Amino acid sequence: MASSDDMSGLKKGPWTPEEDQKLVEYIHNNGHGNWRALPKLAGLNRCGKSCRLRWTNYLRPGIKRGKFSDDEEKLIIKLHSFLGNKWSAIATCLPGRTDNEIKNYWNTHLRKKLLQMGIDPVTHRPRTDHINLINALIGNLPPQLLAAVSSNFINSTNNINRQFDMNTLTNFLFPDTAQLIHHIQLLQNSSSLVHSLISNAGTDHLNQIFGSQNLCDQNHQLQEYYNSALMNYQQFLSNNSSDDSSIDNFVLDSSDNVHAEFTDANNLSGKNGNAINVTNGGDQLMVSGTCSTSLSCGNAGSVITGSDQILRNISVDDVPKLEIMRHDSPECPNNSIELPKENMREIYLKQQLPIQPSSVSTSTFEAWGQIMGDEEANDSYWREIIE
DNA sequence: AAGGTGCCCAACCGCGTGTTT
DNA sequence: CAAACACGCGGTTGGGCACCT
Repeated sequence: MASSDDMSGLKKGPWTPEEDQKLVEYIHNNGHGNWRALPKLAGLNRCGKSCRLRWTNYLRPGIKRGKFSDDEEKLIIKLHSFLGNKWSAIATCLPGRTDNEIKNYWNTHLRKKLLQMGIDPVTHRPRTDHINLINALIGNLPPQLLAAVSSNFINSTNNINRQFDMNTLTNFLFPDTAQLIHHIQLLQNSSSLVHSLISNAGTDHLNQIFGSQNLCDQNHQLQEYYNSALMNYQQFLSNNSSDDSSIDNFVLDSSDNVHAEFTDANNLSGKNGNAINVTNGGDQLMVSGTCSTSLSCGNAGSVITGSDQILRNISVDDVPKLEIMRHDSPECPNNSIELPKENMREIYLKQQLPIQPSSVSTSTFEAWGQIMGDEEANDSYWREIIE
């Protein structure tokens, strides 16, 4: 729909030097007075609004043009943390700068700069969208993968039957190299905040995969991709469940319990008692199960018979090897079943994660003080300036 | 060299608020 | 008090430019 200016044949778009000169001369001689009446009096074929904007944003004396200084930049950021998008209010604290110029500078430079620093440009606090997504992703990682991202685990995988080195994991999760590169590109320029979070979980690979400044924008895409990657991984697990590992299936339920169903490698599937539950009970693991004969658990030789349960003390630093012995098949020498250590660690990792966003949240100016090294960054100092 | 893409920023638009009639 | 008008603000647009392929 045509605007009233179009309808009336008034000029729009960039100003010519001649128009500028007419406007400046008129205002110098007469002041602007009534903006609506000004164009006609000044001999301009523009609407009053356009004249006012041209004058206030470009032609009026004292306009400072060119690159913003570091001090101006810091001031804008800090004022914005108080005032939000009150550009005109912010502009009153920066002599010679217009609200429009500050707004443009914010949207094209400062906003991106804050995002790269891991600061939410709206709240001026450390971004939580990264954390929430990472929590969601890590919280839903399959036990083996979650365990594998722990450097402790990787350093101690020698005795584990089923090993998951990071290259293997990456290939399973991201079988299409091009896709992997694409996602790494999406996820590059990770903020230091994300790096620090990810480093808690382990490896550089994970940094590459999950450390992103663009996670906010790419959440949906990444989640979808992650879901498909998980399906690939689960497919892999199901295709490889017939190896000599005793554990056929692990399921993490909503209450953080690990349910393990197993048969052994010697086709004892005809026997009863091949299901156990390992429950996260604080500093203990509760091992329970139903067994028509008996199971022993760990070096203490505790025995599960019928429907029974035992508790076994464990600690983060000393992840035990949980060993389940079947006693009902003396004819079979390979009746020892070892619950993989990664599943034990997973329970602890699950306890330690997710990292709570509140743990990294500080006051606005505390955060800025840390980031910008500004000792004056406190509320009263800046409120004083604004007032 | 030409077309595509993304960025920057001057200018525009719509709306809310204050002032005048 | 209500309507009309004027102004200012913040969000958005689109033309120009630089860079890339």
